[in-house]
Order: sequence, then structure tokens, then C-alpha cells
Amino acid sequence: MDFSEHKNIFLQIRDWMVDQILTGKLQPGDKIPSVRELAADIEVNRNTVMRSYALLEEEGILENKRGIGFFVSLGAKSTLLNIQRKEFFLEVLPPIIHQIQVLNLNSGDLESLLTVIHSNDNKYEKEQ
Amino acid sequence: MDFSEHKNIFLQIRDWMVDQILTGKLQPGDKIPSVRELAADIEVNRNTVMRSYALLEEEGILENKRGIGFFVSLGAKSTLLNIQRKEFFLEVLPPIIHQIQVLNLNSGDLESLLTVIHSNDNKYEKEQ
DNA sequence: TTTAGTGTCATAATACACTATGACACTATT
DNA sequence: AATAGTGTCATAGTGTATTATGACACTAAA
Repeated sequence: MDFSEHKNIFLQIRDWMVDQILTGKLQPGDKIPSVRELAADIEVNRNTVMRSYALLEEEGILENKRGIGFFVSLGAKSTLLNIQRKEFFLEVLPPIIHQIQVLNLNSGDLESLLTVIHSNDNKYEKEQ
Repeated sequence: MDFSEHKNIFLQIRDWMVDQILTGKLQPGDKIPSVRELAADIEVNRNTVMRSYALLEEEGILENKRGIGFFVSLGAKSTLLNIQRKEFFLEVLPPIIHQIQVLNLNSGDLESLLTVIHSNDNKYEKEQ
């Protein structure tokens, strides 16, 4: 994991974990790397990882078994879809739309974006 | 101007100034608010505004006349289009596309986005 | 019971964004 | 010449993210 200059590390760790779950690389019920292990892996302090995990636990994404470790909660996927969709529509999309207007980007410029959107139109299971 | 939690203030000021220029609210050649004036307006320290202005000057967006103030440079608009478009395609768009895939958002969900894109298809002056 | 692995808490140190403030050089105006 | 408005620089203080490290309670397995 490589960190961005301008966003807090503990939030980037949280986002990375969220992505792992939403893409299915981590399944509900799975044990996730221990605080110390992940910290060593990504060369970050234990306390920083702990802060990310605590945040995810507060959000209902992770569960904690004392002395054992953190696990992906059973409802994590649907909870995350709600949280992330809400954030996307409220926080992410509006400035993006504004940027597209201001930079005057058209269908040709955003071909890759349109392709992805239309491929989602053809998926059967909208929710799981 | 209201500031986001998780991004440096001096960068948000820079982004706001960029937006003012790209939307035409500030024109090339215009004098922009003095360091002290803007700082007072948005209730931020002089040094923070100074840092934003210095960054914009370094990027070729602003020019400085000693003892007088900062002005929007003549080439600011095309310079900004280059900078912001490059950043959009390299830094902004890829994670957005990834989010749309992961959250399985389709044309219906992103109607407002598609509307803007297609309205840009019908504009005559692609560059100015 | 011992050992190793978990999370958790506390403390101190470092880095940096931001603030607060004063001082100075330059420019335009009076 | 005096004044007010510009940017600029320096200094010190504050808040907070991050690091570094040690200690402790809990759990599982040897």
C-alpha cells in the first residue's frame, strides 16, 4: 500500500480495508491481519492501524474477539454498500460533476467511465 | 468558504482560486484579494493564504507585482486546463471508476452525471 | 502452567499544518 | 515627506497525526 500525501494514513488504511471487503477479497467472517502484523507489513505504527480498526469497528464493519483478533462482521457488505453509496452521492459525485463541467469533458474524454457505467446496466443481481 | 476536515487548508484555498478562474469569476489580468484581505475574509492566518498564493505563483497561475499585489496571469486559463485535466485523468478518474464498479452503480444511479457529460458533447467551442 | 499471539492502554517524542505577531521593503497616493 | 496598502520574512506557540515503546489482560495451544 502506498500512501497519498494529503490524506491521513489511518483513513487510507480504512479505505483500503473497505475496498478489500467490497471486492470480495475479504469475506464476512474472515479474520483480518492482526494489528501488529498489518503494521509491520505496511510499515506503519501499531497505533495507527489500531485507529483504523477502531473506526471500522465503530462503523459496524469489523468485530473484535478479545485475545483473538478482528473479523469482518457478517453484515459488513450491505452496511458498507449503504455507507459508501451515501458518501459517493453526497460527497464524491457533486465535485466530480462540477469538475467535468468546468473542464468541459465530453463523452470522448470519458469513454472509459461510460463503458463501466453501461456494463453495470447489464448485471442481473443488483443487490446481493 | 467552508473547509473540509481531511485536506490541508492551503490546498483548499488553492483549489477554490483555481475554480474561480476556470469558471470565469476571475479573469486573466484581474487583481485578486490581498493576502491580508482574503485571510480576514475566510478567517485564516495570513501565512496560510500566503502559502496558497505562493503555490499558485509557482504553478504559473498567479503573478506578483511587488508592493501592489497578486494578479491572475494571462495564460492562467489554458495553463489551468492542462494542469487540472491531467490531474483529473491521472488521479481523480481512476478511483472514481473503481468506486462505480465496486458499488455497482448504473445509468439510473448516475443520471445527473450522464446529463452533464452529454451536454458537453453539444458545445461548439471546445477550447477558448 | 508456560508460551506466543491477540487487542489495549499509557507515555513520550517527532513532524508538520496552522496560528499569532512583529518587523521590513516596496508602491501608490496624498 | 507621510501614510496606507501591498508582499515577505522570522519567530514562537498550538494542535494533531504519527511514531516508538513498554506494559497488561485475554485466548489458544503446547
